[in-house]
Amino acid sequence: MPGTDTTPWLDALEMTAWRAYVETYADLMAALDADLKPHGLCVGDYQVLVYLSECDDDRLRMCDLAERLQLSPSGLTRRLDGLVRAGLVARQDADDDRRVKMAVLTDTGRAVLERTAPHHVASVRRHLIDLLSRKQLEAMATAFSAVRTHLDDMGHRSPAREEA
Amino acid sequence: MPGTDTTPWLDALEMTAWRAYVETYADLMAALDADLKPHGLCVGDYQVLVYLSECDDDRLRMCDLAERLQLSPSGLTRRLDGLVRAGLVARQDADDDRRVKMAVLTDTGRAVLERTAPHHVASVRRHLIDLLSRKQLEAMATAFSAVRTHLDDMGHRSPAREEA
DNA sequence: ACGTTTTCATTGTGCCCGCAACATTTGATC
DNA sequence: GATCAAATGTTGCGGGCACAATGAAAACGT
Repeated sequence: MPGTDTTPWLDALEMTAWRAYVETYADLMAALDADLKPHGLCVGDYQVLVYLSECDDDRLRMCDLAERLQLSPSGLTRRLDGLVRAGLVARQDADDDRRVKMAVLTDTGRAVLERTAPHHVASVRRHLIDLLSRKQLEAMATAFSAVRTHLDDMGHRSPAREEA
Repeated sequence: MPGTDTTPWLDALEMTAWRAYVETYADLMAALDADLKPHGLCVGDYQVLVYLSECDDDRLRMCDLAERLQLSPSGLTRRLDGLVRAGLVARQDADDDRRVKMAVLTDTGRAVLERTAPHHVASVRRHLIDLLSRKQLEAMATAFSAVRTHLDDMGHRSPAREEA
């Protein structure tokens, strides 16, 4: 075994933190999903609408959107299928590059998002944010940012998108 | 809208913490999965082995195991199928209740787990634990424990298993 | 101008998971 | 003891996702 000379086991605190983190995620997402269902959306759909709405012109290239959603190209295609069927998102051909398809937020999509957002934010607050102290939020922010940076550096995922 | 009188938006810190948390999870699991693949396991498989090995007699009722894994009954059935085919887990009939099937860790399964565990722990350290300060670990532990308690109380998931 | 390589999106295939339906067994009630 | 309700595990079905292969179009080199 190369490099694994000493592999210190997780102590009590480390184990507690790790387990609580892992075992909580699925339930938390399930809770958010449940709160979102009555509005006809799931968390994945909501995220699509959010990322689109954050763009200047409410549109994004498929590949860029896929990267932000941490989704494979095929995954995004299928996910958009549903949203397009529902009329919340439309596919458009790009002006300059005919390979590219743009995902565009429709008026209906924007309306649905604006109507749904407050409830979703309330949901996130209720199930997570409002349960945490300011210190804990700071710790989470810096901690997961560090993890994100580490994973990006490893090349495990998005190769640090730069638009030079 | 009942109850949603004031829905304060997420401020900068809250938003950063929330996004970093959500956007990191998938990548982190992907990294752990990648480190586990060479050993012929995925994170889900590993967790099954861990939970079984933590029992006194290396066996667990299907329904109990499903609850700990946060998996539906059918999901557990399918997941065990793979492990049984690989010879790491065996199905047994329970002695007292003929409805119940037990998932039992085989000798091979225990051997594989003991051989794999150090690498997995090292992986978790490398991608998460060792990137965090002691303070951050404490914050994570208490934070996610609080979330877990909240979700359990909501009845959104496991109804606070008590064995009275 | 032509061909090669790269990029982008879609489709086919397979895996994993949950929900609903089902069969089996158990326990409760009369 | 017979019957009905609850619990347990499996199977059919559909949905979501990734990987590989495909087709289309652009970028690049000669």
